[in-house]
Amino acid sequence: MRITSLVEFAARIMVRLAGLAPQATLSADKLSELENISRDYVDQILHRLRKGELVVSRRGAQGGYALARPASQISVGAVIRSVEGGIFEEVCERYSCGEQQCHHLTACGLRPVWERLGELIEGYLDGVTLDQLVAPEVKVKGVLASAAAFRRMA
Amino acid sequence: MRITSLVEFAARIMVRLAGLAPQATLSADKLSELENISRDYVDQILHRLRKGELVVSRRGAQGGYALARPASQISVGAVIRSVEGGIFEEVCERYSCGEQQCHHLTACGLRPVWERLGELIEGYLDGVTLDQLVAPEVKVKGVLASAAAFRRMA
DNA sequence: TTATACTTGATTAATTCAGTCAGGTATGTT
DNA sequence: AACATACCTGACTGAATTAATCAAGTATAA
Repeated sequence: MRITSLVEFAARIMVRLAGLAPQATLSADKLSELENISRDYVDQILHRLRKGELVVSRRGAQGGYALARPASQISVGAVIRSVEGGIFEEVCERYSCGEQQCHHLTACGLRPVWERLGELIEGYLDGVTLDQLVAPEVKVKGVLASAAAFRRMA
Repeated sequence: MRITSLVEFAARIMVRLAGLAPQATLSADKLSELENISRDYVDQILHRLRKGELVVSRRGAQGGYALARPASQISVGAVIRSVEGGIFEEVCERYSCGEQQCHHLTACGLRPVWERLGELIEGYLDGVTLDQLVAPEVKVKGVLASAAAFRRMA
């Protein structure tokens, strides 16, 4: 299990945008430079974020991107869904045994384990919002430790 | 994020073995048939599980496999580590920015999020043991709901 | 001795991921 | 109006990972 580059880069970009002053925007070029990601890849990621309605753009010279909503209303989970289409894939759909019924139903009790794991992952990521992340690492640890999202899981 | 076939199949095989009577074994051929996995693939998975010291084998005619320890002492997390070498990959190793220091340290607070996510996933999977899974799905849900491993996370 | 079963590493086919490329469209500025 | 800047879009490709298969072997109970 791992975080893909799409997710990692999208998250970095969103945190950058979350750190902007009100009304300010950041151009794709500038984001590319700041995060050391190729301009083309930044474009692709921004495009997905825009389709997911997480960012808005202003065109033309001096244009750029900004968050579509306050950072406190955008979760890391939402960012991942936006760029990947989902967070944790259902196991039963992928490895059905050709039988009509999910193999897990009759053979063993694995399904609840994967289901609960998915809930745990999505629940956590949906509880972490961008405003909690606009700070150096040391501070963020403190914020996360006291955040409601964290307490719900711990 | 998803469960690979290696993990899914290894877990199914381990649950089968966990359901055996004491002293009983199950041959690779039988496992292949029961779980509808090719004999060659079953062999490869069993080989990994054996190297991870999660199963023991008895050779020769009438030979077969059995758990190396009581099912209550083998977690799903251990099974995954055995076949995949790990559970959740460190993000910072993968997407370092060419700089010496992890990009997350200075630029943003993403690292604690991925770190905590990893802990959550591994903590949960290490808490679910095979003996909790030897039952039809309906019963397992009840077991998991009352299990210590589950309560720790919920 | 012989069938059965486990052991091992190499190989390959399929899928997914990561990133690039090419060309287009819109809009602010001068 | 011209132009530079910036966003929009989808197709494409090479690399990496995953999912299995293949091909020989070795050990052991009957």
